[in-house]
Amino acid sequence: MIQKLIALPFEKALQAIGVQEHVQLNFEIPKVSSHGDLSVNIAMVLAKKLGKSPRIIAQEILDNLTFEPNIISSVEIAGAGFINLKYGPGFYIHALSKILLLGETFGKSDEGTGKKVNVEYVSANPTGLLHIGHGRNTAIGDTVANLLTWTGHEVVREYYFNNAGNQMNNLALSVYARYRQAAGDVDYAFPEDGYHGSYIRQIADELVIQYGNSLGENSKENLEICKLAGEKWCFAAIMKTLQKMNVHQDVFFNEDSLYHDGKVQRVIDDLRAAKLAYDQDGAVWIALSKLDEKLTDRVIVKSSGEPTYRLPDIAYHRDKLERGFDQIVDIFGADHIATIPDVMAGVQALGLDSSKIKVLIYQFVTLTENGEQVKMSKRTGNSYTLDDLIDELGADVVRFFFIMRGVNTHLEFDLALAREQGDRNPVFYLQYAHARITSIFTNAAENGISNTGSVDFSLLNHPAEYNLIKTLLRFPEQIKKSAQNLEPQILVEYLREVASCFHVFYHECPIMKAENELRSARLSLLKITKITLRNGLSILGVSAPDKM
RNA sequence: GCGCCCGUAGCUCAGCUGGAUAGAGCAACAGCCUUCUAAGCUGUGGGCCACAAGUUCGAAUCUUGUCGGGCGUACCA
Repeated sequence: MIQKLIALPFEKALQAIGVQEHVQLNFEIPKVSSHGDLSVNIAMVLAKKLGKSPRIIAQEILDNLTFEPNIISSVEIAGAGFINLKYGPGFYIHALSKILLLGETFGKSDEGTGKKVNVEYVSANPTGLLHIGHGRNTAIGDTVANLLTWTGHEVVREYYFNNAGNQMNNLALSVYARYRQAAGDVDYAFPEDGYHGSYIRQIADELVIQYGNSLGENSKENLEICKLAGEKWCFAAIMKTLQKMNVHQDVFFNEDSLYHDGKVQRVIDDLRAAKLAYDQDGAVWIALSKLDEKLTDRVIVKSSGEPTYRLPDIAYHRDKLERGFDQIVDIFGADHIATIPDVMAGVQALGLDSSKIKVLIYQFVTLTENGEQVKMSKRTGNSYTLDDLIDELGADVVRFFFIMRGVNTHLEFDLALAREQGDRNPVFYLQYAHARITSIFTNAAENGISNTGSVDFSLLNHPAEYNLIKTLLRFPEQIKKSAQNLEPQILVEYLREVASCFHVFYHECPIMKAENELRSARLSLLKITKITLRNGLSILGVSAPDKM
């Protein structure tokens, strides 16, 4: 809209003053409303190129700039050479009418139409329950997937299921030890770095019920039984937690399939063929230093014959790329930072375009309560699980808290604050706005008032109304920004602003008591606000309650 | 040692693809319900944007260095 109505006249004016090449027009919304509704810094950008002062250039542009007065009511030069515009009533009428037509689709864009994107998140090993860190991963991943969907991408939500490798053996040994103990061998030694959580005992108890004492030896077969039982139990528990969090993924990709399908072997073969893998000390190495001098060679198959994590990771990313995605997004915790360049280089070495892979790193979560840190020890098994958190706080609060800070900053999750059902809790601020609006519509319906007829938006000229309208108009652009930066928090901050503008409007402008025409216009504005909040909250995966 | 992230109000954090007077929530204090949900609104106080140089018309934002905190740095994942 800005494009059609405002950018075009600018481009014409630039041509008129002899600027031939294309220059990027940056429209921004000034922080201070006295600087207008829209500000352009083009004169400053051109100052050096044209060898004139910004204010003179601005004046020249202005002399060649014509707008329909109904759309732009005033144009001014200010400060060092900013060109400030003010919207006219026609602009608002045009924009608001359009949003009403869009309704449930307001905010959607076609940026990503035709692009297939894979978003991989959660991807917790099936060796235990989801903890707080997984919670942040999950909330970020699901919201990013929603954002990409809203910007037109075709999104596949994927869970990489690490059911191979060392940690699974560890799980098997842990379950087996608890099984022996439960089956009567009370002093059976528990592996030193085994999984200490109480859930392991549950799995073992179920094995006792099923097999009695018959799993005697820690033979390969018996450990396999323990492993499968553990995997199955953990997967079921994880799925239950994800459901509670309203997360539903499309693809569960099993790591072990990479071995069964020969995809891991194919990576080794291809790397060898390209002279990028070699044998040394009984292990197979990948020659990363040949790909990038900043990297060092790494082992991909240990001398024991077991692959290291890098190898299946490379095979997995190759598989994703070969499935034809235009973009691949991985959501990883900060502890994975070091491995990313290796995997990227490996993918590149296989002749694939690793720039399609975007890795979103989130920093760690600290759980606090009244300023004191709550310990989350995995070893002792006394960790605060994600499940506990959802049961205590509800999915809305949990999801919101995990995305309300920038992905790249350490997140302090304040349990005491999250527990509050009152005005200190930031989730309710947004939801309350939605509930208040619904309540007004209920009230209107009870009084037989509907606003189905034609609406005269030009009646809305209270400052609180202007602020709300201007904020609402930014919704699609904010979703795009949030999606492009893979940063849910941008949308969170924006919605908070919408809610804030609404609450002020609600306070300043009576709706039901206004005269018919004005009431009708205000009800329509409320409708748009409600649509925006509801659409925005749905992207965050947070409910928009009608009553609170 | 090396790599990545962070350092902004008392606390938790926005702003960081350079722009005009650095913002919000909470906490503190003072107001607003005979009126559509007070889970709301209004006002006050609170800052060497960690520190130091550099880049330019202009720096919280970009570059370099220093200090402080976090996470990594395996034939663990």
